[in-house]
Amino acid sequence: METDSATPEGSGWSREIPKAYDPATVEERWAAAWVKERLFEVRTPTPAEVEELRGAGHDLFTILLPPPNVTGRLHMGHMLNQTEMDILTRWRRMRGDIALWLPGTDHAGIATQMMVERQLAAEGKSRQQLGREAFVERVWDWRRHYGGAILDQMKRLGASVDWSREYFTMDERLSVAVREGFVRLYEQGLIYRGAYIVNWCPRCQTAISDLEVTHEEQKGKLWEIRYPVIGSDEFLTVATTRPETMLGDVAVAVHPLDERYRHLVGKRLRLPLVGREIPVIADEWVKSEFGTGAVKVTPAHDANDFAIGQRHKLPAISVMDETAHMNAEAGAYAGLDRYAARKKVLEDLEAEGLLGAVREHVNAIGKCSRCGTVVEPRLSTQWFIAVNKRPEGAGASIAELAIAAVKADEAGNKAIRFTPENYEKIYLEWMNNIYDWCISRQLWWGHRIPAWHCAACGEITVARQDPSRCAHCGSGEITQETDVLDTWFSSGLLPVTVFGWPPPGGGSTPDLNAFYPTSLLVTGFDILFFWVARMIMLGCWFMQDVPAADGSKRGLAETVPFREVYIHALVRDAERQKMSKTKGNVIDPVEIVEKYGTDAVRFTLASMASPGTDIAFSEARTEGYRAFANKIWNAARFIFMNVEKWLAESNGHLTFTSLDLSRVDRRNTVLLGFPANPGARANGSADRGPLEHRWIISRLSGTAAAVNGALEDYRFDEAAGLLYQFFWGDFCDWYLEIAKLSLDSADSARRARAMLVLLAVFESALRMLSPFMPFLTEELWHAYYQGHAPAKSIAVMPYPYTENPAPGREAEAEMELLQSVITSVRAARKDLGVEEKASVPVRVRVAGGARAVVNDNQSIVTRLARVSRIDFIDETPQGSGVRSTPQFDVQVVYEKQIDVAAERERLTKELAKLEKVAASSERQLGNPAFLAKAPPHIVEGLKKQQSDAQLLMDKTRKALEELG
RNA sequence: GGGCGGUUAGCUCAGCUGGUCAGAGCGCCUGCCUUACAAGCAGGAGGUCGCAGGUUCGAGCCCUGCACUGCCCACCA
Repeated sequence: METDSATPEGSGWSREIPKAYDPATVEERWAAAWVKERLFEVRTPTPAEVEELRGAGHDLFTILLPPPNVTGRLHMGHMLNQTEMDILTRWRRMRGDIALWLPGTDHAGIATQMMVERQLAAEGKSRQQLGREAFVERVWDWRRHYGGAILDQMKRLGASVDWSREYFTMDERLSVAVREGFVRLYEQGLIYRGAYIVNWCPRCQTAISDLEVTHEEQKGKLWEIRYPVIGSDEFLTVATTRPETMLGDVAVAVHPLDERYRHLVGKRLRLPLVGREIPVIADEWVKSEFGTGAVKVTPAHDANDFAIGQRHKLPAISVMDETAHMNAEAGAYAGLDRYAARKKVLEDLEAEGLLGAVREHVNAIGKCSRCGTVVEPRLSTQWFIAVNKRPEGAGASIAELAIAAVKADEAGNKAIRFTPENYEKIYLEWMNNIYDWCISRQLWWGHRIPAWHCAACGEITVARQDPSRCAHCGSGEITQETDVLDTWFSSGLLPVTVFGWPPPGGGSTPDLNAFYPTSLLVTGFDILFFWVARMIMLGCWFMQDVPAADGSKRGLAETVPFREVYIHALVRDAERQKMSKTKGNVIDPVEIVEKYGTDAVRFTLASMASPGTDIAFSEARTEGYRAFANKIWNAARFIFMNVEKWLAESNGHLTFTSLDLSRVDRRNTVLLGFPANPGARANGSADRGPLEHRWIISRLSGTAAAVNGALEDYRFDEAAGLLYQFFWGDFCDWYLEIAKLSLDSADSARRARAMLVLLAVFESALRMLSPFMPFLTEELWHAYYQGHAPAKSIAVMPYPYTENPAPGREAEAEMELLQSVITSVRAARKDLGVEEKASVPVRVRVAGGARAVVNDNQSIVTRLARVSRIDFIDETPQGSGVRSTPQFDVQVVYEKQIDVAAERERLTKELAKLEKVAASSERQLGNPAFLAKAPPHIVEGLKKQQSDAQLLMDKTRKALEELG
C-alpha cells in the first residue's frame, strides 16, 4: 500500500496494515495501554451524582469478579466467566452506565496450604517441622512471588476491571472485617462451639464442610458380624460396610417393631475382639429390610450413629486418630491404618467364627473434594454458625433471610433473580434443608478464629482486639484458638467487605452507598452453595444494620449482595468430558489464545454460551472465529484503502472526527456524527438515496436493537450470532460488494455518499463488536481515526443503540428480492456450467413493483451475478438455465450443453419437495376446523404458501417435460 | 434414594410464549488465486428433530411413559 506523501495533511489514513490480522502484537500493546491509562478505574460517585446518573436514564453497573484462588492458573472456566463479565461490563460502560468490575484473589485456605506443603515436601520438610509461624510466613512469601499470576493473565486478556480496587481476602482491611463478622455473629449467639461428628480429611487433617465432600459410588462389601448375646447361645448379627469401626461400637440398634429382634432389646451383647458389654437398643431410624435389620452403633465414626448415640445417651468411643490410624482405644489394633485394621479385624473375626455372610454392596463413599482421600466421619470440637437460629429480637434466621431474598413475595417480586430461573429452585431446596455451617478448619493458612481459651476457668473470650486477659475470670493465661476459618466465610463476606464494611463508627460507607447491592453475579453452578448462598446469607444478615444512602433502613432488596445471578455453563473438552488435570484433557486457554488470539477465543466462548447446557469447547469453532476476526480486519483494509484513494482524489477531508462526545445522545448512538441517513442526496431532494445504503443502515440498526436485547437477557450466543451474521453476511458479502459499484464510479458525489455510509456503518459495527472483540476493534478504531479519535479508547464510546429502532422494512424487502435474483442467476449459471468469469445475458420475468426494483438496480445484479444484459420478459421463460421463485423467473442465456441427467435429478427433487409442501398445506386448508380456529394471518400465510407451491410445481413439471 | 438437564444435518450446537424455523458454524462435494480477505468467494448435498402414545385445527416445541446420557443433592449401616 502507498503511504504518506500523497495523503492530505492530518488525514492519517495512510496506516499500512498487514494483509492478515496478527493478534499477538496488537493485544499485548492494548492490554498494557488500558492498564496504564487506568481506563477502567471508577471513582466512587456521590449520592447526588448517582441521582443525576439515574435521572439521565443510566445506572451503576457493579460486578464482583469471583475471586480466583491465589494459587490458581487460568482455566477455560475462568475465561468463559471473565469473557461474559467483560462483555457485559464493557457493554454497560458504553451504554453510559458507571461500570465497576472489581477484581481480587482468594487466599483459598486449604488449596494454598496444600500447595505450599507439597513444595515443602519436595525439600524434604514438613509444616510441622517449620512450625506455624514460619509456615504461614512461607505461604506469604509464596503468595508474594507466585500469587496473583492469574490476575496478570486477566490483564493480558484485556478484562476491563478496576485494578486500583484489587483486593486479597487476607488483606489487613478484609481481615479486620472478617473478624468483625465473626465477633458479631458470636455476640448474637449465632456462632457456637461443640463436639460433633464432622467430615474429616485424614490427609488434610482438618474438618471439611458437607459441601467439600464428593460422593462416589463404589463397589464394596457388606459384612455380617455375629455378636454373642450375653447369657444366651444366641447371636445378634449386624451388617456393616466398615468392620474396623466395630472396635468403637457402643450398642446395636434394631427397629422397635422388628419381630425378629424384639426379645433382644434391652439385652446385652459381648462385643467381639474387644470384650466390652454393649446394649441392644431400639431406634426407629433402623431400616429392618436393610442388611440384617440390626445395625452396630459407633457414635464417634458415623453421623447416623452419632445421632442415635445422642438420643440414647450413649458414650462415643473414638478408635482412630486424626490420620485415620487406630488409636489406643483400638487395643491390639492400635497403630494400624484404617484399611489394615479392617483386614485384621476381619481375619480375627473369621478366626473366631464370628464372621457371617459377605455380600457385594454398592455404596456412595465420601471423598475429600480437595485431595480425594476417603473422608472419615470424626468426632471433634468445631465452630459452627447456627444458620437456622433466630436470635432474640431478630425477625428471621440467617437461612430465613436467604430464602426470602430469592423466593418471590406475594406480589411476585424477587430481591434476587436467577438466570436460568431453575437455579432458584435448586438454591431454595438447599437452603430449606440447610444444616449448621462448620466454619472451623484445622489449618494454619487462613483467618485465625478470634477466640481465646482460658486455662484458668476454661471459658472462651471472643474479641475484636486481641485480649490480654480472660473476659470471664480475668486470668492472663489465655491462648488463641488454633483453628482458622473456612475460606468461604471470608469470601462470603466479600460483597460487603470490598466496599468498606464494617463502616467505621456505624452508618455506611460511600462505596456501600454507591455500589451495594451489586448488579450482577456471574458464576458457575459449582459454587452455587459454597459461595453464592453464603454471600446471600452473610450479605443479607449484616446489611440489615447498615442504613441506605438516604439514611433509611434497608429493605430486604437493599440488603442482598447482588440483584441478579447469572449461572453459566461448565466448559468441557470437545468430547464433553469434564476437564481435569488427572485426565490430562485440560485445555489451556493461554495456549489457545496464543494460537488464535484473545478475541477469537472470547467470541467462541460467547457464541457457545447458551443457557442450560455445558460447553464442549471446540477448537474448530475458534478457528472459524479467527477467520471472522481476519474478515473484519480485511474489511477495514478495504475501507482504509478506499478512503485514502478518495481523499487523494478529492483532496477533501472528513469532518466527523470532530465529534463532541459530551453532546452525544446515548439513547441514539447507532451512527455517531453522521447524518441520520447518510445515504440520501445532499441536495435535499426527496430521494432517499440508493437502496443498498438504506438497506445496510436498516440492518445495522436492526442488529443493534437485537444485540442489545440479547445482552439484556444474557444471551451471549445470540448476540454473537447476530454480530457475525451482520458483519460477514450483510456488510461484507453484500454491502461491500455493492458499494464497490459506487466506489468505482466516476460520479464523485456518488462516491462520496458511498464513502460516508461505508465509514459510518463500519465505525458503528466496530463499536458494536467491541465488547466481544476488544483488541481488534480498538486497533481498527484507532486506525480509523488516525490520531483524531474522539476518545482514548473505543471502550468509552457509546454503544450502538436506539430507543426507537426504525428498521427500513421496505428497503429490506427490496434488497431481499435483489439478493434472491442474484442468487438465482448464480445457481442457474452453475447448472449450465458457465465459466466463473464469463458474463451472460439473462431474461427476467417479474411483475409490478418488484420489476421496478430490479430495473432500478440492474447494475447491482449485473455486477454481483456477472450478467451482461438484463431483458425483462412477460412470459415464464422456457428452456434450460431457468430458476423460479414465487416472485420471479430468471433465465440465464447460454448455449452450452447442459447435464440433462443432473438437471432432471435436481428438478425431480425440487418437485418432490414442493409436492410435500403443497400436500401439507392443502390438507390443512381443507380442514374446516383449521379454517375456523387458526388465526387469520396463519391461514393467509398458508394460502400463499399453497399457491406459491402450486405455481412452482407447474413450472417445474413443465421444465421436466421439456427435458424429455 | 430424590431432583435437574440433554437427546435436532457427519461433528459442535441454535431453534425465545406450539403456526413463515427445520437453522448456523465446522466438515463434505463442485467451481473460482475476481485487485479487502484462499483464515477467501460462489453454488450444492445432507435431518421421518431419541422411541411410543396423547393433547390440539396444528407439535423439535405441551402432556405421559420408555430408552440412552450427563449432572446435582442425599445421614440406609
